Amino acid sequence: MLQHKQSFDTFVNTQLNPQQKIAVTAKDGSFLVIAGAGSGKTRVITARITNLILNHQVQPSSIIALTFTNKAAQEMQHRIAQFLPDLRIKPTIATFHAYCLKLLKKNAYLQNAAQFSVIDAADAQKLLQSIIKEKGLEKLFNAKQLLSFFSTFKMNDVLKLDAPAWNMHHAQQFTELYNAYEQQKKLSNYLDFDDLLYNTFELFTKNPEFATQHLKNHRHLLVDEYQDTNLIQHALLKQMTLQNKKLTIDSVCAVGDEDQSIYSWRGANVANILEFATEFAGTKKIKLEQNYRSTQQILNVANSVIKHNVNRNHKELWSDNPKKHEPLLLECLSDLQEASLIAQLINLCKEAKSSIAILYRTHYQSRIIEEALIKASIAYKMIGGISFYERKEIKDLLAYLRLTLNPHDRISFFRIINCPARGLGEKFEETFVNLWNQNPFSTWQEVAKMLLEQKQLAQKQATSLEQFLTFFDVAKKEKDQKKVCEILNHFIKQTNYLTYLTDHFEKIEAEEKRENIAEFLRAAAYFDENNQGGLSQFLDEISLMQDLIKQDDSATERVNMMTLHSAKGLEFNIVILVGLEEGLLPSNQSIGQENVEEERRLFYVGITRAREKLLISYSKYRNVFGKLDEQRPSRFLREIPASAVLHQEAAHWSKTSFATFFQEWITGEKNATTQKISIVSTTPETTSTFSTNIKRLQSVKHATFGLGIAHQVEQKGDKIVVTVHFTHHGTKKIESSFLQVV
DNA sequence: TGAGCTGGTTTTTTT
DNA sequence: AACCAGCTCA
Ligand SMILES: Nc1ncnc2c1ncn2[C@@H]1O[C@H](COP(=O)(O)OP(=O)(O)OP(=O)(O)O)[C@@H](O)[C@H]1O
Repeated sequence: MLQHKQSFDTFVNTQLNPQQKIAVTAKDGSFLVIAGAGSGKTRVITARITNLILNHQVQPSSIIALTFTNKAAQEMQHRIAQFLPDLRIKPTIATFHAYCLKLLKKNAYLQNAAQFSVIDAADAQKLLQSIIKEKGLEKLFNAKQLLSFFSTFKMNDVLKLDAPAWNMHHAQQFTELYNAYEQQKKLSNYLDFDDLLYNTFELFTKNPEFATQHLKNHRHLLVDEYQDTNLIQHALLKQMTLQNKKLTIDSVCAVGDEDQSIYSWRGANVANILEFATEFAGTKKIKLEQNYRSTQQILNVANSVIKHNVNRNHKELWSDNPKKHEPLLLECLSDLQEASLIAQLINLCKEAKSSIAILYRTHYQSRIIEEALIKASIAYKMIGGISFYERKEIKDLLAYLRLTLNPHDRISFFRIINCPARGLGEKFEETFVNLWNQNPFSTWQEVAKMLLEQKQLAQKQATSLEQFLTFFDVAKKEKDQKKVCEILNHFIKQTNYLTYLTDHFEKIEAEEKRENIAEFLRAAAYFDENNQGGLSQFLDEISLMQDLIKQDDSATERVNMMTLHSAKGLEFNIVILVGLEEGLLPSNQSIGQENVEEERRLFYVGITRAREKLLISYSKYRNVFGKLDEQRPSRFLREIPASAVLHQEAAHWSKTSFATFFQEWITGEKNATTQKISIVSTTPETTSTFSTNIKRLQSVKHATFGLGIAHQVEQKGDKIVVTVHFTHHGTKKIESSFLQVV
């Protein structure tokens, strides 16, 4: 500890600027750090936590740091572990949601809701969709949109804000659906993501004694990325720290940057950060100006873009970083070329793979890049997208587990009653729902027995249902003593789940699913070895988890792939921003909603993730919904002065020429080992173009079909057939002699 | 009931 | 291209 203290004190004295030092070393009071990207806000938070522990003897357990995304929480834990590697009791570093989940679980008795589970977005959508359908309103409402309306509606309701104008056409049906959705969640004992925050808020409001008792242990609170808190989170923070406008804890410290506010669509409110100082009287405001992350050239690009936002306070990032490297703006012919160029660039990089990130606006863009990386044998790590616990096979098995513990869980019940198929389909479901609705507080077993007693089921169905019941008889009896992995195995065997996979999915897909299940079993076994709490603890622990924690994860160096949203708060030596095109960034929807400023902030966040090298790319053509569309470069690119980037067109390059070019860009030197590289990078695949000069991804012209891109060149007999994606005429196979290279 | 077919739709972003 | 809701047929 002492050794850590000494090195930390040196750190404070040499690695923090005077402003940061104030925010780090002051013990009590309220602090607000407003500063641009890469100016050391997160460093303030992590150093502040460490300083409280090492120099003020604060109990780590009384420190709470809240973040917005899981990734940000992980990053912060990681940074603190660097200062305090062998801290036994760790400060709480969690997302708002995780913090609330833990609080509610721990104090479930106060809510007379013992075993609630968290419903994820997909299930919530499914549930709402089924309600909409039941009421015959599918023409009027879209479940996904409606859920986000519900979210706003509930926020106004709970916080008793002025009701927004619900000038929607079908207000009555809206309310009806809302109530039905809330009721269904209640019956099944589910909370959705928003509920985690609301229920905590209401628990604090309605039970002040509990609040006081619980909050007594919180002495220091820190919030990262405050610009992205929504009203309920803001309200929660105030509950946790203020009473009669006076601080009830020792310190509160919020950091943020209005230019990085990118979550307005989920209710984030920049006003929260602007009002912080008024709400917390005596707040010490700290401004950080210098950027320590990026080269000045990268910051120039960032500054030139963000200054086009009208709604902001002027701020200019600067750095005295002596390193220099010119950002590259790359125009590609197609999304395919973009992906393969990136893969090849990465292969030329000497850098550790984990210090490279590929960032995109939407998840679906990752797919084509992923394929290119696989082809180039580059290890990668994808963050977000469909997580492990969102996979069908895992959710199915989880439903079996949940149903053992919570016999009121309708969502799980209907998920698995006919999966694997056992002849209890739609009709059966309907009968079952009706009976259940007549006896809403019965367990599914009670309803099932009632149904069997009515003797109206076909013999086959009755047998099926009886069998289904027995799966759970066995499981339930010993659920607490039994190991999770045994219960899991029990269900897999009883339901013949593996056979179901083989029968109902393509070979490769079934194999993948089986592997996931094996992985899941391993995770369960690992849990059993390290915990006593059995199934209920297991389910609680994974309720907000996204991915399995794999041991070999840090062993191999991997390129990072993630959306711009999940990249917030992170940094990488090399950042590759792809798809800078109208409709992608800014997204089509944002253009329609006139919310382009948020997209610009998103771009700004992306640019400012880079420490040394920045590559921005866009394509002229892109596959959208299965057909090739012409794309226009993003409007944001026009905001970057020509002198700030090296603008390079790659459309007509041959593979060897960009190897040379990339090598020069990476090293920052002209005519590096040009020759050697071109030999290395000439792969047989590209040279095998038979006797035509048409290559993959080359643009070609046809007399009647016009312009297009060659996607495949094959020899058929003595002819060469080229698969061309035409700009206006779809995909066609054309003999090469009818095509002209352009 | 469940498999297979058809035709319409799809893609923001996270907890 | 991939997915789903809705339909038909065994
Ligand atoms: N005073 C300092 N001296 C040198 N390096 C610093 C200093 N403060 C921060 N850094 C470094 O600068 C980089 C950016 O810091 P940090 O991640 O804390 O910034 P941030 O303000 O949280 O950025 P963002 O808002 O973009 O997430 C980090 O690599 C950090 O280690």
